[in-house]
Amino acid sequence: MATNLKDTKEDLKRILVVDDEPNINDLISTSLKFSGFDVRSAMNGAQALTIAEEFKPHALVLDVMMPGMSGFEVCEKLRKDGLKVGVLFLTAKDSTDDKVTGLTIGGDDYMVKPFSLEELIARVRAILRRTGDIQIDIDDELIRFADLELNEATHEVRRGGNLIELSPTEFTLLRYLLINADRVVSKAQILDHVWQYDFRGDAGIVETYISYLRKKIDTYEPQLIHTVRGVGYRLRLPSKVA
Amino acid sequence: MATNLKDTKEDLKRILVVDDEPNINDLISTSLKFSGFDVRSAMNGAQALTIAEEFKPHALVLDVMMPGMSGFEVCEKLRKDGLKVGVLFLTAKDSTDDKVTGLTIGGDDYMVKPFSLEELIARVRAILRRTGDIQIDIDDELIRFADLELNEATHEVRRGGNLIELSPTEFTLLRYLLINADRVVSKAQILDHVWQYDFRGDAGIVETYISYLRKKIDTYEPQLIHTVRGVGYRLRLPSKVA
DNA sequence: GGATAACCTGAGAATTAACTGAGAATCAGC
DNA sequence: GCTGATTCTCAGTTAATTCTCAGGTTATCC
Repeated sequence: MATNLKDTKEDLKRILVVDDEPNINDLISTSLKFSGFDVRSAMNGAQALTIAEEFKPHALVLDVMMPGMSGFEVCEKLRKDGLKVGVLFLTAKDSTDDKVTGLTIGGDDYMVKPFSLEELIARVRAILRRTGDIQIDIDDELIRFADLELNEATHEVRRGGNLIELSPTEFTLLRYLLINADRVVSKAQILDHVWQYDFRGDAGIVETYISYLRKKIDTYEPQLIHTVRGVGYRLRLPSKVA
Repeated sequence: MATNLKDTKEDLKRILVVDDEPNINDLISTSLKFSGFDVRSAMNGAQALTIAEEFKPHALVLDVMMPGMSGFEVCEKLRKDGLKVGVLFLTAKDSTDDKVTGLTIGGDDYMVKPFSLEELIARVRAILRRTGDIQIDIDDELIRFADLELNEATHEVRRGGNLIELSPTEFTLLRYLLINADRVVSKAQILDHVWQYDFRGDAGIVETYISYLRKKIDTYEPQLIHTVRGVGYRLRLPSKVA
């Protein structure tokens, strides 16, 4: 995929991923690496503490439910050691009532498993924004392409100033296309990034959602969502000469 | 979250948090830091005295019930040393201690544990306003959005001039929405900030209170409280174009 | 130009999220 | 302690969203 390596500020951001499920850990780590972060991963709390000491991450992705040390304990210990770091907690949906309050205090956030990778990356970015020294304005959370803009803070999408209502999946899909603007993304890539990682359905659903999006954002001129037959989709402006 | 770091005047205000319960101390410190204060924390009275000497806080958040030196003693000693500082005392609910009276005499205030973080921050701000040199106008304690205004000093809420009666929880919820005006806040964020930190209930209660608020403030046009399905709620004016 | 594969889209079923009213439990003021 | 206000739970209802599928359309290759 090789996304926005252009954002050089983020190239330097270090993320520590802590999850005991190898598959999930891998999925997250790989995804974040590809989005331009410097990533290390740990399989348990003890390992996380060791790595954090020398790695000095800017943010943590932390599974709450782990054998041995829980995510909460890991977080607590690291902060006691003076590590100023934002945390994205991962919790299981069916969590047997292990109480999940207070997770959004102080720039932290949490997500319920299973999640979509785009959503994860977006939230990691949000945490880095919030815990950074820079002031955050609503306009700082804007992704733009041509006359199309998507705002993370307000969750608004506009085309030429006109507000467009999108469902959650439509929003995530459009964000993915925007982040990869001008680049072709395959249906498989879209499925892997936009849908929850445990989605076992057909890639045909991507076509349906592209159709939904077109009806909402490409009723305006010029058309932005283009099909690259046999390959995938691409957000682009019309080429000068036809 | 991602709150009002824009208020640069407050960035400089130093708060010393003194509480022997690590979790509570952490919660308070983190919350205040995130609201743009310069925070130090102490785990007991002796430590508080040492830190205060060089930190010179503008305000104290002080647990009354602590092993060793009580919050009262800490306060007394600091003031004897000439530290002119407003104090927010924290008292346990079951404290059959009637020493609690008279706490609010000199610009100080107190809260009963467990409290809501929004309430804590609001009270710290109020203390700073009162103890600061700046003249306080009633308008300084006004948060406005469209024709909706919430007054901290009078605890009044008006929409287009009409007085609206709100219960305490409704008031705190509305204040949280107002502070984050235009930004989407999730139900989890609302629960973490508006409800008492030990609330172990379902996020469904947020829906109920949003419903209450709507019946009181959104019976007027235009509608201000908007649902962002799958994400949360947002205070906004109608968009220019649909 | 016809065959084939890829893609588009509308319709409907299944699922999920949010809204709201009613009532129980709790709290605060008298 | 009594009373009314407030908080909280719950469940029925409504509405939006997700997903599947099938028939129609378009591009491409020979």
